[in-house]
This record gives sequence, structure tokens and C-alpha cells, in this order.
Amino acid sequence: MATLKQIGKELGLSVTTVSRALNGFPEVNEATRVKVRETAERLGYRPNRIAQRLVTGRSGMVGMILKIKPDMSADQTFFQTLTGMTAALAAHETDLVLAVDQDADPVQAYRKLLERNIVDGFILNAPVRDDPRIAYLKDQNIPFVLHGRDRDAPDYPFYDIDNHAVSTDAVDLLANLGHRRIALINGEVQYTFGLDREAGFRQAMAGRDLAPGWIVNDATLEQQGYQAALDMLSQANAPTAFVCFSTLVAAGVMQAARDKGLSIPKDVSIVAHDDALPQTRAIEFNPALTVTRAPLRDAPEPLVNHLISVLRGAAATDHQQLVRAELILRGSTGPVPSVP
Amino acid sequence: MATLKQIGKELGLSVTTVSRALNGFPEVNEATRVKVRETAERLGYRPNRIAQRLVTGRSGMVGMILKIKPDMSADQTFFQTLTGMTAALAAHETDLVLAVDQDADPVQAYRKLLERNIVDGFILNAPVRDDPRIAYLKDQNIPFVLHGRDRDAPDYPFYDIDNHAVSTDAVDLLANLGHRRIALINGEVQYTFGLDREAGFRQAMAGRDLAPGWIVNDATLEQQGYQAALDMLSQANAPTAFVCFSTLVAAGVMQAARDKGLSIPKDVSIVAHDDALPQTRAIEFNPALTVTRAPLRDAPEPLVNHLISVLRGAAATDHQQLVRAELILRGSTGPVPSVP
DNA sequence: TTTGTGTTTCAAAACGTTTTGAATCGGGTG
DNA sequence: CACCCGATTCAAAACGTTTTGAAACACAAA
Repeated sequence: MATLKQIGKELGLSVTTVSRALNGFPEVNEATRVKVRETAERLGYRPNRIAQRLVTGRSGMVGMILKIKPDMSADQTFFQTLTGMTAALAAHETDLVLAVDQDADPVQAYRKLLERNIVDGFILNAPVRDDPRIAYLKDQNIPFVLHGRDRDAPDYPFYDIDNHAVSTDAVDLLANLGHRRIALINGEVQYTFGLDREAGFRQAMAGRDLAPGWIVNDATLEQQGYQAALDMLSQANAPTAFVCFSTLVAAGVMQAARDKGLSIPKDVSIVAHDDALPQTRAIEFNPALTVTRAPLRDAPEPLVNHLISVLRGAAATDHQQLVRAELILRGSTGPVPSVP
Repeated sequence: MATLKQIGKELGLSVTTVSRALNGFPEVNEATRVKVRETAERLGYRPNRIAQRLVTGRSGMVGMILKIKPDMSADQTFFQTLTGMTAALAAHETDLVLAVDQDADPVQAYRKLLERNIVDGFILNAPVRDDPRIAYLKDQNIPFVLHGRDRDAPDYPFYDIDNHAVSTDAVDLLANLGHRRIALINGEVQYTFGLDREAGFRQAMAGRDLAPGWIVNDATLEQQGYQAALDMLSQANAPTAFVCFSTLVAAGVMQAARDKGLSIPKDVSIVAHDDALPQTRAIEFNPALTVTRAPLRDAPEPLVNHLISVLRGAAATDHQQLVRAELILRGSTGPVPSVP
């Protein structure tokens, strides 16, 4: 591996000058700079990141810790996010160190990575309410950025979609179509996104004096959506509309409605939230799904950029981003059926 | 952050002595060592890995590059492997840098990580025949270890199961039960494990003068297993036994047999290879599945240990491990039906 | 007292970079 | 000629560790 010293010796220059020439400092003669560049190229010089990091005091790596579920599966969305993230990080000469959390204590894995002086900061996802990881990292004064929020109006950098509005938008749409009996098939309420969706739903319903009589939480799979909807549709005074946590859950709900001999949107309306994952495309449903849409692939780049800025010393609160999901009207929603 | 120098000043010792005391060198007075340990503990000393790495010339990180399929899903098996790997690496003070390969050129992502002097070596998986990544890493003289092999009798460290034997064992079992028309529902033949399974199958069939008339490749999903088996079972002189690439594929084959009104194992026998993933448990099939079994969770630790040894200078060929899958007889195999 | 011996400690170099503060040079100005 | 100035280059320090070769010390043997 070529070093600055070798390039210097080759040209009769000091390492100082070589370093400055390569790093674009203005006080070096343009002719010298060209020669240095040439020689560096010829010798195949690559800066030794380790040495750079020792002197700058930063490691140039950020950590991310995966929480794996007991069934060893992980978030469906993880690979989508990971791909975007490594690409965005590479643009800032930064690498991603991945670890898996297998501990009971959610903070343990972060502590371990920190103690080894490996990473400059963290990317967190899937926060729970008052997340202990966040308390820990703030206490230790470690930079991090969150995909999501663990509370309203936090004081750390984050990128999140407005999950509260996701629900209120859906309820507003359905209520304006005349629906009164609206169900929520929600995701995991251990996470704030689930909690926010439920809170938004309850508030929107309350604002219109509607009773939130049908709420099912912790449904993430198609099968769970199917089962929940089937139960509800079998009752007297069944709901006429469903707000679904995901397009996958909506697929289950749709199947349940069909199995009950109900047609969409004549008898039952369905709104889902669409993370725009490649597996289940809302527009290919039959009928095409009305959705609140916030592509997950939009998240990694802002997320990474926020973190990089903060690592460079920017104020945490300058890097908060709350995006509103888009409401896209398609064929799965219609006016409430006249009389049941 | 406390440093060696600070500990030294605190105790009136040189950094040399402090360093040696903490690293367990024999030539330091036991009383001194105790004092140093105490002070280090009290000051919360953590060695600066970056500095350590600069002087030792090793980064203490290994890289792994994920190949993501066009549908953005990844290997079902990935999380299983990842968990075991980070745990095994942590035992050697080593961290995992993850990157995603989004290039047409499979070597590009490796080159990038290397040019940045980030990693000491690589863990590769899912090799193709004469894998270009392996050629590149060997040419560059970069340590690596492979999960799988890209050819027979390679000269690099690997951990692999004997995929050839997986097929021959299955065929032998079925042929000994009297089956003559044996089908193979194989996985992706772009990878060597798929190729080896097919080669083993053909060889075992040829060894018994049986015609390998039913071979389907590139089936990884339940649906694909179902479709392939349904096609075969609809033909005249349909196969009486199936060798399946995975338990997931076997589930599809089983369903196809049932849909054809065939019972298992009376009319159709099924053998599958079982990676022992938590999602599809062969023993819970009905009837319980006869399998060749090689738990994927067994792989990460030997894999990591091989790599660590090689990083420490061991000979590459001392760290090759070929394990033979276990044949487990259960209820899905039986004698060939008397007359069709 | 001197010499030898084993134990324990130390100063200094090294890793490759960035950064600080100073030196050198050529050329103009007084 | 003496001085100053801008442009360019340099030597040295620093980051925190490991490692080398030598020094210091205590104690026993000669």
C-alpha cells in the first residue's frame, strides 16, 4: 500500500505538501498538485482510513442494531431500508456496522458497540414509547437518528411519517363517504407507529361522534387481517369500512369480504397504508386499493443525511423531518351501502 | 475517554508498563498489574481500537456483501446466519461491516470496501460456479471464507454441506424402497449448491440405470414446488417419488399430491432437504417429512472461526470443512406402490 | 567491592495521517 | 542594499496504541 511518505519521497516533497495537494488545500502550487495526483494515481495510493480516523478522532462508521423476532424473521421492510442506507452512507465515505440484538436488555447491544469505539453514531428504527435506547444514547451524548419517533415533539433528529394523520386521513375519507361503522386493523402497538395509528383513529372517530367499536391490534400478516375481518363481518351490524395497517393486511381483509359474499367497494370499503414495498403492490389489487402512501424507500437518504449532519456538529433539532403520507383514491372505497 | 497515558500518570508508570499490565504480559509485577487494573476500571478505560488497529495493521472488521434479488427480498436464511455470525465474531473482538451489492459487476462492492481499508477479510455466501468474486479476492490476496464452494476441492477456507451427497442419499433411499420414477424439484442452479444437487441426483440415478426424466430447477417457493409437482403428477407414468430442494418446496409438492387425490406415503414418497429454518419445520408436516438435515444455524460459528484463524495467519487449506447432511427417516417415504 | 542474574520498568520508535507554526524563496519596494 | 510580502513548502507534533531494546533495580555469588 502506497503511503503519503512514499509519494513524497518519489517527488522530493514532504508529506505535508502531499497531504495538502491531495486534499485540495489552496496553498499548494498547481503544478505540484498535478504531479502529486499523478504519482498517487500511479502508485495506487488509497488513504489509510484507520490513520485518518485516529487523528480526526472519528471512526467513519455508524452502527445499526437489528432486533430479531423470536421466529428469526425480521422486518419485511428491512432489506429495502438497508439497501438505501448503505448507498446513502457510501456517498459520505461512511460504513455501516451491523449487529444483532439478542439480549433481553435492549440497550446492551448499543453499549457493546460503543465500548469498542467502533462507531460515531447510530441509526435506530422501530421505536417503542419512551424507548430506553434513546434515553441511553442521549445520556451518553452519542449522536443518533431515529426512523420514527418515541414521543411527540422530540428533541433528537428523526425521519418519520405522520402516523396520526395516516389514520385521521383514512377515517375522514370514509366518514365523508357516509361510513359510520369503521374498523381499524392495526399493527403492533408495542411500537409507536402502531400506537399513533390507533390514537389517530380514535381521535378522528371521536371528532365525528363515531364509536370506535372495531379495533384489532398486532395484525401484521395477511392471515391475521383475514381472520380479524372475518370475525367482524360475521357479527350483526358489521363494519362497512376497514382501515388497514398495511397492504398485506388489506389483502387478507379483502379475501374475508369476498368469502362473506361481499363486494368491494359496493358493500365494504377498504383503505390501507402503503409503504410501497415491492411485494404487495396496492395498485394491482382488484379493485385497486385506496391508500395513504409513504414509500419506505424515501426514508434512508434523509435519515442518513440527518445523521451525517449531526455527526458534523449540526444542531439535532435542525434535522427533524415529519412527512405526511399522500392519500391516493382508487377503487376500494365507495359510498356507504344504503341500508344493510 | 481515558487513555493509557492517563492511567500511567495517575500511577507514575510508563504507558509501556500499563499496556503490558492490561494485556497480560508476564514481565510485569503482579502488584503493579492489580493497581493498573483497578485504575483502568475506575477511569472507565477502553482501548482505542482505532489506535490499536493502526499499529497492528489490522482493522478488526470483516465484510459481508449482500446480494439482493430484484424483488428486494433476500435469502430467507439470511437472518439466521447473520445472528450467528455477529455473535461468533463478537467473541473475537471483531465486527461486521455490511454492504449491499447493487452493481452489475459482482466484484465491485468488494473492491470498494477494500479500497477504503475497512476490512481485513470477507465472508462470502451463495457462490456460483467459478465465482468471479473468489478469483478477485485470491488475486488480491485478501483473506476470505466461503459458505459453500465454487468448485470441487478448492484451495480456500470454506464451510459447506455435501450437496452432492444430499441428492445421492435421497435417491438411494427411494430406490431402495423400490421407486424407479424419481423426480427432482431443485433450487436455483445459478448457485453451486443447486448444481451440486442436480449432479448428485443425475449420478445416483445413472448408477442405478434409472432415467432422470423429471427435473425442475429454480424452484424456491412453495408455489413453484406445487406447480412443478402438479404438472408431473398429471402426466402418464407420473413419478412416484420426489426429492425436494427444501421443506418449503416439499410443502408445495405435498399439496399438489393431495390435490391429485394421492396420499403420502402410500402413493407418493417425498424426501426434502431441511436447513432447519424456524419457519417450516419438517417434523410438523403431515405426515412428518423424511429429510436430509443440515441445520443452517450450525454454519456461522465454524465459518467465523475459519476466517479468524486465517486472518491470524493459518494456512487456508487447514480450514476447510465439508459436513454431511444427516438422513432422517420419517413418515413421508414408503415403498413404491405395487402397480400404478 | 565487583560481577552476574533475573525481575521489572522505561524511553523511544513505529503505524499513516492531519494540522500547526515556521522556514524558504523570488520578487518587488523603499 | 535592506526590507517586506505573498506564495509555497517544510519539520514537527499530535492522535493512542504496540513493540523493541535498553536501563534500573535488587539480590546473590565471587
